[in-house]
Amino acid sequence: MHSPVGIRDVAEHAGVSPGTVSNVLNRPEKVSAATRAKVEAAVRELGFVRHGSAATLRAGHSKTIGLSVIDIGNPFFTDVTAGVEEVASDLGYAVILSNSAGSRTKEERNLLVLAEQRVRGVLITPSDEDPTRLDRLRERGIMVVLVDHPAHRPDQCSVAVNDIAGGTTAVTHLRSGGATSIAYVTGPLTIRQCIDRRAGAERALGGAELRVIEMAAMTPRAGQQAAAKMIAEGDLPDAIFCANDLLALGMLRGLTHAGIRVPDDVALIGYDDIDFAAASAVSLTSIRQPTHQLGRVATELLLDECDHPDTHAHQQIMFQPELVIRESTR
Amino acid sequence: MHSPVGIRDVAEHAGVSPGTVSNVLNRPEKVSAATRAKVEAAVRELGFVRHGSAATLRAGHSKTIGLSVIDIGNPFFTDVTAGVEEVASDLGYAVILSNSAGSRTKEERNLLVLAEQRVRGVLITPSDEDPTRLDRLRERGIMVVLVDHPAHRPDQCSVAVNDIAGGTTAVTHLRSGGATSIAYVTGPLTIRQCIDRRAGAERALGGAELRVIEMAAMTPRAGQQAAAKMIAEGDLPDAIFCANDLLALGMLRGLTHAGIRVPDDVALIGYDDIDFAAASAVSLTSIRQPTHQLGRVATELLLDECDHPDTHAHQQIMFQPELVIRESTR
DNA sequence: CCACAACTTTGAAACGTTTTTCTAAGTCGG
DNA sequence: CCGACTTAGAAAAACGTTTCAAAGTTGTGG
Repeated sequence: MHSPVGIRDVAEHAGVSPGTVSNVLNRPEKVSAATRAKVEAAVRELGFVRHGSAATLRAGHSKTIGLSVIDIGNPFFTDVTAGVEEVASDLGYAVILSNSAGSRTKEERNLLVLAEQRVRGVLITPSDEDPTRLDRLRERGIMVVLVDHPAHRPDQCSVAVNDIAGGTTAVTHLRSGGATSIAYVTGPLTIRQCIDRRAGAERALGGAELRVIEMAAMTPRAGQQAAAKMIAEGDLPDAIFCANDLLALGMLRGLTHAGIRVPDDVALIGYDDIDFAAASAVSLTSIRQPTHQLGRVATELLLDECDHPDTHAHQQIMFQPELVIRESTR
Repeated sequence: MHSPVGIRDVAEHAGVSPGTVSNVLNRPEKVSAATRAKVEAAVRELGFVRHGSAATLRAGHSKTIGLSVIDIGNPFFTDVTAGVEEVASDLGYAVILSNSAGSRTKEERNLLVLAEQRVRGVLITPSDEDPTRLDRLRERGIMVVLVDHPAHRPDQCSVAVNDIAGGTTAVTHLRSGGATSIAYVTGPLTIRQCIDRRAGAERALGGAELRVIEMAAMTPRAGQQAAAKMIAEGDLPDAIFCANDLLALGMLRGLTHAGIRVPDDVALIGYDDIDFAAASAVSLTSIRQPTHQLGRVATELLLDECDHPDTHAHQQIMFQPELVIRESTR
């Protein structure tokens, strides 16, 4: 049936002790070239595969990390995930993926599963500001790196993009195009990104009022609903700033469908610059973030913290977003 | 530092034996209501979290499954992944994600990691036809369900979509629009999906020649390159069938950029009907697949096989794709 | 030729659960 | 009130690794 070939079978087959096999597996430099070769041959012949759980149990730490994102369907997070997977897999770590889908309950449940699996560390885009869940993880010896969320404290790593600057850039761009009344279509204002982008937008407005339309989700569907709502209410702004490209794409479809022209009647700007922003009906002006990089750097920080806990220096990295101008604001 | 609170601490605190605590955790019905309450209280007070590796080691099987996809950046796989994560997380399973990125070497390495983690089962979209890797897994007692790939054998589960029918539908649609010369832009012809869609296309053509342009990747970038190549070579077909929407989107951009109008000069059809197909510059006709469903059903089959190995009946499920007509073929 | 250092290898004790066997304590019909 | 039956809980033996002290093996200089 299944293969009960353990480290002791290998040891026997190679004529050494189990301890030596373990050394070959984990500290090859500690063992002489001759025995190493013998053991490696035995491993190959017997098709031995180390039992990770046993190793984890004994060693006290595993070769897995957790990744908790808010919406796996959003290309932004997909790109981050791809970056994470790349470097984790390069360093021999497995990635356990969990999707909080914006629900705090689900996030909590997922973190429990991760804790049970004794992941070495967790990369998380927290769904709210409350740090107690993460502190609890840290108490358990699980490293935590915040992704797309700046750390407020110096004793933890984080990788983020300056969303306030991004919001300011977006609205400044809209104003420079002549817009005077500007609406901000956003996801839940419990999400830091949405809050910061609004703050940045308000800063760029310098006192003038920002009309805020808050949706429950940040999907194309929600964007389309927002469009319907604004049209129904009758007074359209000169320009719309959407908190992400998914909302913007939905908004674009909703507006176009109602015969409202972008950018002639309303200018539109999104956020994230996902691949598809450039390919949309009216190509979308957006705020680009170094997504892939975000995932890579976060993982590098986490694994550095895991593998070299003594030399590791916590870092709070903040990338700057970049304006990409396309048709939707011309 | 970290929390060494184990099952025996809980037992002591609750005044019972470790075995009883284990029973409360795993077979609550086997223990009297009173002791159960005591134990549960102790668990809560001590903040006990079960050590998954120890459980796995002793029990011989884990609460994790592996998911191996070909391109995590492709919305098709993202949707599948979301479906997988949903049902796995519902049933208390953790999902280990790995991305083969089309590389057989990487896929193999990832499967090894999954085997080491002693995942209960693996959901995989294989990057080629060779079944030996998967047989090796099965020998180890790891269940395998093929995703987006029909099983050739009755002793394994699979969930797929009829790609031959999809290819036929696509090309039939193009011909009914008046196209006579048709090109097929595809990813590597080692990938089953690409092969089958071509076969379907050829069937619809009934002997007429299908011009095949094979690219190394199935990304927007590759699509754009394909466009450049076709334009450089000078003779454009009446219609282009792309093996996925990513290619089609890139193709669309490449054509538009060169001043070629879609659908007036060339009709264009994609495959997958990702969310963004509807939002593109010229909205994209595509072949829709029940992606989310694919992930859900595959996971349900896998977990059924894991949790009820005796009553489980292997199934090879084949969904039918659906034509979605938009501007790019009008 | 010996003492000592440097390097290898061994053997046994963990790691924290689950599982199986067994004992003690109830329960019930005759 | 006694034996047969049921049930709750306890005790101890795994599971397959890693780790660490100790033993063994070489090699070197005096």
